[in-house]
Amino acid sequence: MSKELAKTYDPSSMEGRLYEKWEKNGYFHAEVDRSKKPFTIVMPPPNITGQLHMGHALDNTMQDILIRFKRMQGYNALWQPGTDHASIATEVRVMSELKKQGIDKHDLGREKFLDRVWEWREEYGGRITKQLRKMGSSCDWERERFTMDEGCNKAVTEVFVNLYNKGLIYKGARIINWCPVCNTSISDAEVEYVEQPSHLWHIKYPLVDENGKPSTTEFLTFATTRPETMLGDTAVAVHPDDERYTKLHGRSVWLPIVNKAIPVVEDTYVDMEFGTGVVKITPGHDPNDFEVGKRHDLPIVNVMNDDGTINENGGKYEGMTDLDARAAIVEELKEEGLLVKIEDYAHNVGTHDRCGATIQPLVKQQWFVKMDELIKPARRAVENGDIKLVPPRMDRTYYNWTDNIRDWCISRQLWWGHRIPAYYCADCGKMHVSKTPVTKCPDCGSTNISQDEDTLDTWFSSALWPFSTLGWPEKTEELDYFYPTDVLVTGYDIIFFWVIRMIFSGYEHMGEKPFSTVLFHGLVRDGQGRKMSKSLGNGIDPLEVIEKYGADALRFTLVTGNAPGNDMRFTDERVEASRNFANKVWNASRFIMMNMEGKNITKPSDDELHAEDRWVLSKLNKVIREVTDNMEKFELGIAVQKVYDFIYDVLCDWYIEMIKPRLYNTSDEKSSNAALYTLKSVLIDSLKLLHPYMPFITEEIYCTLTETDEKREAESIMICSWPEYKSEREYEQDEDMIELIKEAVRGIRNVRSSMNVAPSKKANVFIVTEDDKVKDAFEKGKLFFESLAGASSSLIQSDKKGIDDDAVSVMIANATLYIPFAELVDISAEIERLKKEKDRLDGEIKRCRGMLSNEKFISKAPEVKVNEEKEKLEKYTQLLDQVKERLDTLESK
RNA sequence: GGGAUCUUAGCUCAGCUGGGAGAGCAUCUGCCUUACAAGCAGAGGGUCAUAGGUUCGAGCCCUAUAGGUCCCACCA
Repeated sequence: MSKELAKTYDPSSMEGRLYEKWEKNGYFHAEVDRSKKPFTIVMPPPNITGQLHMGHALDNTMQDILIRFKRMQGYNALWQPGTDHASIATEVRVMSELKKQGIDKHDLGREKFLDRVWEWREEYGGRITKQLRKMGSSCDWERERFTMDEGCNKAVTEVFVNLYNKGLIYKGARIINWCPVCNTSISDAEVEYVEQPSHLWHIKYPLVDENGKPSTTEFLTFATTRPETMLGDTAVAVHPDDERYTKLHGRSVWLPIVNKAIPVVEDTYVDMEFGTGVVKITPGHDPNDFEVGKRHDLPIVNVMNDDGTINENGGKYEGMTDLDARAAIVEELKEEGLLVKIEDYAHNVGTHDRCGATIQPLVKQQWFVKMDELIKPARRAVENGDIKLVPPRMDRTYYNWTDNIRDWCISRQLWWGHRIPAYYCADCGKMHVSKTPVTKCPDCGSTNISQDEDTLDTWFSSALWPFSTLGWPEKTEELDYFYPTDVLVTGYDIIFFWVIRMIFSGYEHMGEKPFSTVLFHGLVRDGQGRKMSKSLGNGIDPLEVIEKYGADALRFTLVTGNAPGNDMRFTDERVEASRNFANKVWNASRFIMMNMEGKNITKPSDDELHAEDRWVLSKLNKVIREVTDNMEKFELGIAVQKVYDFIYDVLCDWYIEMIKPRLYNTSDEKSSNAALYTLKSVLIDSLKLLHPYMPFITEEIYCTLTETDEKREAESIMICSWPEYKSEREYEQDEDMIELIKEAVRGIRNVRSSMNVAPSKKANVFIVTEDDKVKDAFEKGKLFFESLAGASSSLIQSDKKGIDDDAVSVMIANATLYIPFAELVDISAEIERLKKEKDRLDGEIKRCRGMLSNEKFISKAPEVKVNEEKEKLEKYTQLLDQVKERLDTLESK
C-alpha cells in the first residue's frame, strides 16, 4: 500500500516543508569522522548587502549538486557557508540610510557609526542566507561564518602581523587608485576601464631660454587627455634616442599658469611613434609618470583633494572640480596662444567598479602586500596540476594575472572592516604592528597611542576563507580533517579578486593548497544575451521564478545544456520546460503508486523477469555508470541530460508503456509483480540520480513511494546511497531483442501515421521471418508489441501464406511485418513509400561498400570499426532484398 | 597591442579523448489511448561561418580569413 501523491505537481506545497525537515534532521551537518573520507566545498560568501540573483542561484545550484552527489556517494560532505561583510558596499548602504535621517557618519563618529552598521547587519545580513535556503542548498548552517566574526578577525590579524613581520606587508607612499566618491583607495582589480568619448588636447610649453625666461620662439608641443593635471607637472619627457629632441637634453621648459621651469628628461617609456614624441610628466597623478618620476628623482606635486577637487597647489583653480578646472585651464592656455589644437579621442577612463566614479590616481600613504614572492607557489600550483581549473582554458587567464601582478593595496579609508593592527606612539613616533592591542609604547613607555585609522580590503579576509572558516589560526580538528577543501565553485569574473588570493594565502599560511579544483561557471544573461543588471532592469529574480515554477525547475534550468565556464541565456520558456519535466516525473510516479495500490510487491526471482524488465535494468545500469562518470568530471550538464533522457525516453515513453498490459492483466500476478518491482526499483534509482539536480521533487516522491515499505533504505533520499554500476546487470541479448521490437513498433506507427490510419483502428500484424531469434523476440514481447503497435493480433510465421497482397509492409532486420488494413486501396502510395526506402538503403549500402573497398580504411581503421561497417552492410543488403521483393509483388499487380 | 572564446535546425544551446549530426522551444499532421494536454504518436528542417591542410575518416586536430563576445594592458 502506498500513499497517494497529489494529482498535480505543486512545488510550492512541498519545498519549504522538505527543507525544514532536512535542516531539522541535521542532514546538512558534517562532523569530523575519521572513518569517512571528507568532501568539502566552501561557499563563496555572499555580501550581507546582497539579494539573491541568478549568479548566486547558479553558483549555489552547482555546489549543491556536487555536495549532494558526494554525500550520497558516502563522503562526509561539508558545505561550509557564510557571509561577507562587504566593506564598501555595506558602508555605503548604511551611510545612505543615515543620510535619509539627515545623519552624516562623521557626526556620529567611528564607534557609533559601527554600532549602526552592526544593527543593520543584524536586521538584513541574514536575508541572503534565507534566500539561499529557498534554492534547496544543503549547506551546514550550524557552521555558518561571517568574515567579521571573532574567528575571522583573529585570522585576519594573525595573517597581517605574520606578513608584516616577514616584510611582505609594508606601508608606503605610492600612487594608488583613489575613488573620490567612496573616499577611499581601491586595488587595481577594482578599477574598470570604460571607453568614453573625449579629446586630445595639443598643448605647447615654451622652452626656457638662457636667461631663465620662457622663450617666445621655441616651444615643445605634446598632447594630453587630462590638461588639468598640468598643475602638477614636474617634467617633460622625450625618448633618449629621439633625434628630434637631442638638442633639448639638459634643458627646461616653462610650465605655464604655474609659472615655473621644469626639466626635460629622457626616458624610454616615451613612445617616439606616438604624437609628437613628447610627454608631460605628472608623477602625482599618473601611474606611469610616477614611475618616470622615481627614475629621475622628480618632485611629486599633488594638486587634488580627496573629493576630486583641485587643492591649494592649483593656485587660482583651487576648489574647482577636475572637469571645471580642465575647461578653465584650456581656456587660459588658448588665450596665451599655447593651445595648438583639440582632437576628438576615445579615452579609456578608469572607473570604480562599485560606484562608477572616475578614479583619480594619486600618491598617498597606504598599506601594500608585496606580491612577487607570494605569487610564485600560486602560479606553480596550476602549472603542475596541484590545482586544476575547469575548464582548463582558465589557466591562461590565471597566468595572465600572476605574471603581471603588482603589489596589492590593502588599506581602505573606511570604517566598516578589519582595522589595521598598527599602532602609533604620539611621543616617540614609532609604529608597532601587533596581534594584541597596544596601549603602551614598547619603546618609550608612552600611553599616547593611537591605532591606524584604515581598514582592510574586503578581499583580505575572504582570501583566508577556506581555512579561517575551519578554525585557523587554531589547530582545530576540522582544519586537519576538512582542509584542503575539494572544489571551489565560482564565476570566472572573480579569478583576480578572490581565487588567486585564496591560493597564495593557502600556500603561505597553511603550507598547502586551499582546494584541488576550481569549477568556473559563466554569467547568466537575459533572453537577448545581455548581462543582467540593475540599471537595465533586465534582471530576473530567482525568487519569483521559484514562486512560479519551483526551485527544482530553476536549478534544472541553470545546469542543463550548459558547459563549464560558458555564459548562458535564461528565459521563461526554458524554466517552463524544466517544470514540465518535473511534472513528467511526478506523473510517472503517480502511475506506479496507483498500480501498487493494494498490492504487496515482492522481489521476483530472476526467471520471473521479462525481457523488457532486463532491458530497462540494463539501460539503467549503463546510465548509472555514465552519469557518475560525467559528474566526477564536473560535466553536470551532460550528466543531467542523460538522466533526463533515461527517465523520459526509456522509462516513461517505452518501459511504462510496455508493461501496461501486464499490470492490467490481473490473472498473471507474477508477471505484474515482476513489472512493478522492476519499475519501482528503476524509478528509485532514477530519482537518486536526479536528486542532486532536483532535490525537492525527488525527496517527496521517494518518501511517499517507500513510506510503507517494511525495509526502506533511509527516511530521506538525500542520505540514500548513490546507485552503483553492476556488471552482472548487463543484458545484451535482451537489449537487442527489445530494440528490435521497438524498431518494429516505430515502423508500424510510422506507416499508420503516414497512411492516416485512425489510432482507434486496430489491425492484425503478421511477422514473417525465418530467424528463430526474431520469432522468439516477438513471442516474448507479444503482449506489449501488440499494445504499442496498435495491433489487434500478431501472428508469427515463416512465409507469406495467407497474407493479403494489399497489406502494408514494414522491414526490420531479418523480418518483414505485414499489416493488412481492410480498406487500404492506395497501392501507388505504398509503392512510393517503399521506393523511398529503397533509395535510402541504396545510399547506405553505397556508403558502406565505399568504406569497405577502401584498402586504407581496412588496414588502418580499428578492427571494431571495420566489423561495424561489415555488419551494417549485411543488414542493409538484407533489408534491401526485403524491400525489393515487396516492390516486385506490388508492381506486378 | 596581448589573450581567450564563439560561429551547429527558425530560436536558445549540447555534442566528453576524431568513427554515420542531437535536445528544448517553435512549425506541421493526427490523437482527451484509464500517469501526465505541463501530455501522446508521427513529420519537416542543418554543405556544423569561409578557405586550405593533417588523417583511411574532421563539427571535433592544424593554418589563414570574416564576423560576434569577453578579459588583460593601455598609448600620453
